[in-house]
Amino acid sequence: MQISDLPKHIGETVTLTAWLQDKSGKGKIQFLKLRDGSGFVQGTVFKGDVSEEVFEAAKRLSQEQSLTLTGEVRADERAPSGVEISVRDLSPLSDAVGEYPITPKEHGIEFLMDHRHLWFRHRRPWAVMRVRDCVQSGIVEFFRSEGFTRFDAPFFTPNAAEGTTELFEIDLFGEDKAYLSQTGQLHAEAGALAFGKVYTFGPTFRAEKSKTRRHLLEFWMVEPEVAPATHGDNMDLQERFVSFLVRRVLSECRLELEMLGRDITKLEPAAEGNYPRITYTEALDIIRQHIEQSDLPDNVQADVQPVEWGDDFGAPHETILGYHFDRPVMVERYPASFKAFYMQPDPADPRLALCDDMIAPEGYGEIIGGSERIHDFDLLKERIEGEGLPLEAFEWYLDLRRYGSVPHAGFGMGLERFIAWMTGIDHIREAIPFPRMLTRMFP
RNA sequence: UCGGCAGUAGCUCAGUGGCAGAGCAUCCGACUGUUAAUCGGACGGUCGUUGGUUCGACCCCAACCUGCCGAGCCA
Repeated sequence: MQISDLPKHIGETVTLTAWLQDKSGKGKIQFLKLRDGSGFVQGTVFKGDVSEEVFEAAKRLSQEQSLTLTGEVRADERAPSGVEISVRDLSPLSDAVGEYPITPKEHGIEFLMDHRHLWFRHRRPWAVMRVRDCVQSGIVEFFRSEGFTRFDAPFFTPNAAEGTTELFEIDLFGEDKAYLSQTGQLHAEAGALAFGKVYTFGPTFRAEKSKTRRHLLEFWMVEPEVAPATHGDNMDLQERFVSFLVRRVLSECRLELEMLGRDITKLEPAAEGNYPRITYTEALDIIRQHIEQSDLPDNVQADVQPVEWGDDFGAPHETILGYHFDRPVMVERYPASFKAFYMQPDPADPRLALCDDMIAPEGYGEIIGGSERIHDFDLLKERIEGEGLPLEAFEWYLDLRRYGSVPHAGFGMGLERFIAWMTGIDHIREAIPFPRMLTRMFP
């Protein structure tokens, strides 16, 4: 029997294996806060209901000690899950624990992350990881239902895909160098031209010395790629994808969101779709308006820099855009000058790229970056050379344009950023089981 | 790399140029409805490191180390 099944067995006598999360004793009654991985429930041990030995055993239980117990499932309004167990019998499975590090009081983030391997047992990380699982399985389900083939990209790559970002270097037996992949996109393009619709889903690595709530050295990214597809098709797909995942989290993770204290009304608009689509130039106007009116939260106001047409947006600018809308906003057609070399130019204005970023509301920032890819052989070759990238390394990529090229497009979504937004946590290090950061490689 | 803040008991923190503190955790005791229970007792310290000022430094000064928050970069 699992704790999550108890509400279906009211009035029955059941046996559980569980851990003691916390206990409060009141002389002749012991309240046992129990957890078994599937959920949480309180067991009550009344002195008059059990033998002397069982009551003494209950009194001696310590936090995180494992035990089996038998008792009657009882509906109780005072219980958060609606049920309690009146314990009739119990016996410890492990020795008494003594001092367990994570006490029911408050702790600092550094301490909790040092004890990450134990922290999962507690409500907040437990709930976040359940949402992560829901999102991950939702990703697979969504793409399956849309006829995509999962097509995983290698982690070791020979070159910098985008040239700009720093890569982790791997020593290949002292002979050659390889790098940890920062994107699966180029390989996904090969898949798209063979299978039509593909996606990669796995960890990716960025050697940026970023120390913010939005960055990890190792994070998970899902990257769909579709051929043929236009920039507009790409944005349609993004909206269907994100709104699907939000709906899934809202319907399957109600309990988890409640445990996290997430304000669900803030997520409901994103479940509906109808995401606004604005151009870079329009976004610039919105940002400047807010800066001028000084109607921003203090922390944003303090960090924000003025922007000119042609500048990339910084994190505070994206935060401003996020707060401006009640659901994700897609900002499209950025100046090509600060975007990746493979992005298709806008035929209406070649200074712009046919790309978009999706910015989540409530300050969660950019969760998606996508674009239509250059399908013309000569233009792509010119761009690769223009970036100063080694042409030989990209011959295979150029082959995709050499043999039956079509317009195609795709995007990448950062899994942990999406989860952070869903769960309302303020740092993505809590959205992955064991975060890898500049200052965190342990446990 | 730059800017801001911090480091004192296992944890969260207070503190003053002159004996090192509280709450929680742990252990012992009391208590029949707790939700971070309450009450009484016990246990618990290299005050980040090194150097300097001083009769005397946890406190003042300098350097360094570590972490947190943010910027840049990005998902």
